Amino acid sequence: MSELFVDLDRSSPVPLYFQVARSIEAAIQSGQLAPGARLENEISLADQLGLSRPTMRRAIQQLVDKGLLVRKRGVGTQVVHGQVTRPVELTSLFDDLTRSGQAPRTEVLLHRIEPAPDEVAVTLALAPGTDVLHVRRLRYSREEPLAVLDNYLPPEFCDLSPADLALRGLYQLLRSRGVGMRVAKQRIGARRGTAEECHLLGERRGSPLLTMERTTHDDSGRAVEWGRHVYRASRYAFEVTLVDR
Amino acid sequence: MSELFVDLDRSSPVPLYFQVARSIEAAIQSGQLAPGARLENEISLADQLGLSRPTMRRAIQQLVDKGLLVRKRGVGTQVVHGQVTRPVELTSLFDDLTRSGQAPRTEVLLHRIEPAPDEVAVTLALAPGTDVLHVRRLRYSREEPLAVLDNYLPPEFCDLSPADLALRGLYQLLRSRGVGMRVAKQRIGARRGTAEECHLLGERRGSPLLTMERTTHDDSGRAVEWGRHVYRASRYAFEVTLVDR
DNA sequence: GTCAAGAGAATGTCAGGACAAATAGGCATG
DNA sequence: CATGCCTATTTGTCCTGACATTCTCTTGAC
Repeated sequence: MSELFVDLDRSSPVPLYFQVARSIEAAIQSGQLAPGARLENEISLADQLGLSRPTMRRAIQQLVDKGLLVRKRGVGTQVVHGQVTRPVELTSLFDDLTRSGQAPRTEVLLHRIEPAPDEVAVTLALAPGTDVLHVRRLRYSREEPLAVLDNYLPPEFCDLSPADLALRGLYQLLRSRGVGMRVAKQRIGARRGTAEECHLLGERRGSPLLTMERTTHDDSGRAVEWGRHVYRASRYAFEVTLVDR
Repeated sequence: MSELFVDLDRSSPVPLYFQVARSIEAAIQSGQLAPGARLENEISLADQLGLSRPTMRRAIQQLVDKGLLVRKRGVGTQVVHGQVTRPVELTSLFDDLTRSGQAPRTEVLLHRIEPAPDEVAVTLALAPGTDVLHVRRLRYSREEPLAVLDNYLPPEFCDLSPADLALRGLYQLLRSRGVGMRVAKQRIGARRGTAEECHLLGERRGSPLLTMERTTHDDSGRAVEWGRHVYRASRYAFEVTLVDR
């Protein structure tokens, strides 16, 4: 059981529990805390770092939620066995690709303001027929086509330009306009690609594709985006970590 | 903003924050708290229920994590717009089908104790060549084939009988043996089914299938199960709710 | 009439303490 | 030697209190 090196900066705007969680996570990723290793108990850890127990608990809880640690009453806290998997957070494909250094490229196939189809109007909670922005993009990674992204956005985002969408990810653009995205509900399935989809993605006709429908809500609970995406099954998969509490 | 009817039972072993969360969730599901409705502030809610603010916060946090509520600093807490979606928890296909009243049936195709293949030995953290239980099941829903489930279990579960596996879900069996499952890491993809898979599932040859690989860890961080499943894409999809914090 | 400063309100963070419940390991007893 | 009890350890729950940060709305100045 090794000592944890945690540099706490109490003047930083970054919350203490977050600083601690980040440090522990780094120790796990670096192998300093091996899979299966037991952490010291919460109270002595809190003492060592000069924190209260609730703050220490919160730091640990964050990593439990991410699937990196497990706790057992009466026993202690341990590092989960198994490979390092980067858990899926509320990010977009663009973010994921950028972070893994794959230099995504985006081609805007369609950029049109149109009356919302019924299904879209319902999920975005708009009056039927309200004008929405419909964009269709082809996303490349390493200069290979990866996905066709169909998205509908409520009226206030109708001024997003094709140039914006070609350069930055949709989530990035929304964030830069002050949208605080909090919840996304996804439905992941599969089907045979249409002739057009397969052509765009460079797959043989009738190839299996991974599909994803998503509704994203902001911090006031409003739906800010609805999308229907198809991915090349040969080059993409979703990773999900589920935690029971 | 309606009053919340919450029956608190302080003598119950069910934690107070959980009782409160359950009540609020019921109010949302029943429509008593409509989408977009604002909750009263944490302090007055806590006062009304005779609870401390941390306990009240924890109840709300649980629903925020489930994607039912959103909070915004300086503003308040609101119910998320949009349809009621049952968020995915750490459950098995069997649990899901049972809960939605679809009477799953299971056919055990294979039940064999064999040396662990390298990949399995690694993910289950066993010595190479250790004997593991390999089961292959065909899962029906409404008397239609739905999925082919391949699973590997560590040595201590080798005594699970085919009869057990035909009658109950794998997660149920593990739970009844005192295994506390906490974390599952899934990878969801798609591919064309093999001739055998399509035949078993009653699909045309080369149909697209949804694939899922999963490693489940218990509360001491040990891997207790590894599975590779294929689902009929025409009849199944995964629903996932992501929350940013 | 417009814009900026300020007050109020709500959630976010952090501390310190107390007791409950579950686990594991040692110890005594059969 | 085996079994059951007891105790120490550790996490789980709950409380009270305080201050910080962010957003909204009102008020006031220009």
